[in-house]
Amino acid sequence: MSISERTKKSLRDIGLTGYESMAYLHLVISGPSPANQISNSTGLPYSKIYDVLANLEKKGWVEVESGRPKKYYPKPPSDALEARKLQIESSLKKNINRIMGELQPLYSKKGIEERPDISIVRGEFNIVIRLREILNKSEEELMIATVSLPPTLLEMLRPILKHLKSMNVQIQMIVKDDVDIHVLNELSLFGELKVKERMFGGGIISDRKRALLLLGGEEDSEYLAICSDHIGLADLSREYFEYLWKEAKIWKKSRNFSK
Amino acid sequence: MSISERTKKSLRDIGLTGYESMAYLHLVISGPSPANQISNSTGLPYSKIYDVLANLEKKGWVEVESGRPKKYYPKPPSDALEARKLQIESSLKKNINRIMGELQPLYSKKGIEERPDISIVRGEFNIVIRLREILNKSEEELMIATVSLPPTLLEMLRPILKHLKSMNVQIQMIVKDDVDIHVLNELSLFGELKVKERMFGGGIISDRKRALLLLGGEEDSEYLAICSDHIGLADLSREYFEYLWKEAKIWKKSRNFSK
DNA sequence: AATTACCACCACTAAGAGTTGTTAGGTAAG
DNA sequence: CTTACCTAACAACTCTTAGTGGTGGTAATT
Repeated sequence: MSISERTKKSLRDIGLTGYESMAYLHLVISGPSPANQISNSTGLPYSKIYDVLANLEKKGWVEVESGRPKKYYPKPPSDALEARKLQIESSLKKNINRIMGELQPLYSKKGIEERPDISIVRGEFNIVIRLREILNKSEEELMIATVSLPPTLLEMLRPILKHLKSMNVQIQMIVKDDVDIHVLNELSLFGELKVKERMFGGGIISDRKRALLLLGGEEDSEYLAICSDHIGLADLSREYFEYLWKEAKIWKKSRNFSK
Repeated sequence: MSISERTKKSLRDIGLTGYESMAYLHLVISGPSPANQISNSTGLPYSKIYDVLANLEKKGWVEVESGRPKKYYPKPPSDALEARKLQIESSLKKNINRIMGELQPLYSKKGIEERPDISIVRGEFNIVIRLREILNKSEEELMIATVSLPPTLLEMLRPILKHLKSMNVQIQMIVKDDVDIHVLNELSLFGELKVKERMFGGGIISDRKRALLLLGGEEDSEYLAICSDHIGLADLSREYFEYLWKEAKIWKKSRNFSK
């Protein structure tokens, strides 16, 4: 009865040490046990067991039945995880509030010039960050063109688009015509939606000011994006988008039923 | 223009190293700067600057304007923090799902006997964990008696109690009569509420099976709780609670206005 | 030649892994 | 009842490692 490495890794990521996760896993797999049994079947040095288990107790993963020998009970993973989750989230919240409270005023007071130029953003992670930034700053109009919409990305987009729509931001979207029909259905709720056969890369343009153009992603190269607050690039991209828009076909929910 | 230690600590907690937080703070305070300026005014060794700033860029806290010299721009704290928050939360979610997926079935299949005895729980943290566990498991009736209700505790209780009420769990509460009137008002929404003059410690009893008695908290000693799944203790506590209940006075929202 | 950008290495620290030894409760034989 | 002995419980240390702090030097631009 072995546990996958991924899960062990997850336990460590969530705050247990190697020893602690071994001990806890043994308890879950083999049920409540006294210390010596845990030591035998996991190979943990016997003299460490009590330390380890005491820590697990402090962290809220096991319970101890006193007596001699002591007996150790695992808590349900669900309980332990929820407790840990709350703990992490509350400390995260605390830290964020502190930093925001002290730094945001400094930042905005300075009126730091937004670097009005073009930058290359490498790596999926950073691109998504920039994407969010741009979307969140949209106030009037938003143009989106993309070949594909991976589920994870869609999930991230959903709440933002919903919010933008409620703020009356004008949203235009063009996607490739082989995108899943349910996705199209959903997108059409957020604004005008068109589909097009041939599409390369993707991009978004916001408020005639900001633009992000997605380039790479093909072959084995990493994703690349050009990201800009510069009006020049935004204008250019906008023109290209208008062209695409004319070429693309309107997509209506009704197609769902007619064909 | 110095930043409080707490905030620096928070930056570290949230994932920056000492050097990284110094560099970022300088950028926020003094505005966009080239590398040498950062080195001069923070005292970071010049040869580390580029490492540090490159990491900050990877982590999404600054942006680089290429050229020679390179110029570094801080991202708004709000943006950086939100990105970090999402990152933490998503990895947390991923880990929790993995662990739950693999361990919960093992745990429940074993039908691990809930240790039917009494255990001493020490420390506020662990007590709150147990409290949550018991509350969440309540299905029929819940009795709560307590001297005081710190705001943090109330905040944690609120959603649970709301949920329990919606599940038609019978809730009875007794609190000391000097508790804030707004708190009382709120509590009365969740179930029957009584107040009493003299109260010591506190406790909750759930479904005639589980009980948690809060003992310490006085003087300089740490909080202590007796926690039990044992029916014996639950019965006993229940009897005591019934007695308190008789002694206590019904609290009605109307008192709000009459006096 | 003088900055700017960067690389490679060492030192220190702290947390975890692993070892040894000590104390306390319990048990069996004298 | 005492003594001898065993194991449970735990304390105190060394060792290892990864991450950060810190110092030098080298390649590239200007």
